[in-house]
Amino acid sequence: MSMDSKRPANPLALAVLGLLLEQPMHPHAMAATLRERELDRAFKVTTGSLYDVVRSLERADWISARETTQVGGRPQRTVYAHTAEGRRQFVAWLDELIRVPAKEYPKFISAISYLGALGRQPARDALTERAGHLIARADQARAAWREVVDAGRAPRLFMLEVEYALRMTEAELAWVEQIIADIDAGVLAWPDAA
Amino acid sequence: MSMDSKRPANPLALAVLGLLLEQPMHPHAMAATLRERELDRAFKVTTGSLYDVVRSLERADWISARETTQVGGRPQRTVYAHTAEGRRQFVAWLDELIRVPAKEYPKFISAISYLGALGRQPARDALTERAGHLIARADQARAAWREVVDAGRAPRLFMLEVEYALRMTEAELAWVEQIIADIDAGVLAWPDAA
DNA sequence: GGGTCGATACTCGGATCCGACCAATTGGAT
DNA sequence: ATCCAATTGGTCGGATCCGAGTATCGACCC
Repeated sequence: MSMDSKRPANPLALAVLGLLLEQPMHPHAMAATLRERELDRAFKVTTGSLYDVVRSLERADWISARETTQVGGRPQRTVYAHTAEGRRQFVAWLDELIRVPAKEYPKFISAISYLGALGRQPARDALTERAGHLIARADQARAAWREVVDAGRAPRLFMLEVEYALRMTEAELAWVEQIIADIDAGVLAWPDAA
Repeated sequence: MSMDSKRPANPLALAVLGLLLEQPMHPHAMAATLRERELDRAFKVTTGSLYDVVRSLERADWISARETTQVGGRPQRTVYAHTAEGRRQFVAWLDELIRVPAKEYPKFISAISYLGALGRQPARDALTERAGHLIARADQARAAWREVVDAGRAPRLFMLEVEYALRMTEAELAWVEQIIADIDAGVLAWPDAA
């Protein structure tokens, strides 16, 4: 009975399950809701993928189509709801995502791996520009935080992802600035006369 | 002449270009080399994807097939080399990857977004286990660093990606531990009687 | 009363991804 | 000699991803 079809690759499926736990919804409404709550900062919500993900969740019986209404001559909308299995899987998935850190491949890491190929000065320039972007990003996160949590518009629990992203941005910034400093101090040896 | 075909989506293509800049190579050798240098920590190197990526780079004329030898009755191997355009694009890509931080969607962020759905105690448990994994991961990174840099087997420049990953892991660990502490201190309000 | 703009709602096809499989060869143990 | 395991080198097909397109409706505007 456990219907243990494989977990969807796309985390967007997690968001879909989360939304349907609150109430039945049709795909377009999911996208709209995610964007309203600014959860599109945490999930890459693309129309095409959304419909694929919903279809695949239905195949797995984690969600099921409820009704398909039509307003005027517009495309009909199909409303989905979670199933009991879907609710179980949502919690299990969430739990595992938190428990065990996934191996990730951020693009910056791949770039760093070849930093030497860029030459000392160009590398310094590029890193400096990055630092600027990171500062801006951190400022935005702090502002968003203040507007929501400090202003009491929502409890901190619902801004944890912003908090986490902020800490990570700060850490990256610190590292980038350290590398720039080391380049300047001549502490970071570069190959040949690059 | 600039042949400005779109940049491959897969960062593995960057690694391929980087390798071919050193010397011509056939795909299997690329995979082997990347693994020897432990660059498979930075790039997700999957056989299937590798051959796709190589084909797509060839279509774009960033690399070109050199010769296709055959030893005995084994599958013939096709050796590729970079083109002038490939070299240009490699540097430009690298530069941009460093200059402008990409929007990324780590799985942990999506999980955090629904942490509230997990209940206070289960969340605490899961986070605690994660902290353990992160500590182990950080220890490994530190050990790898020592074995290579401190032992003088390679200059620091070639271990920057390990250094960066370590700093990020440490930052994540600090945050996770903070959240656990806040849960324990009752500072992090949870919805209803969860 | 035609025009454009922005929601609403979804489809489609081409590109990409990648695990699983195939097939020959070498290198030791048995 | 023989057989198994590992290495070499690569193909294939099914799943997934997602940008671009389609088509309707309501509002507002001169």
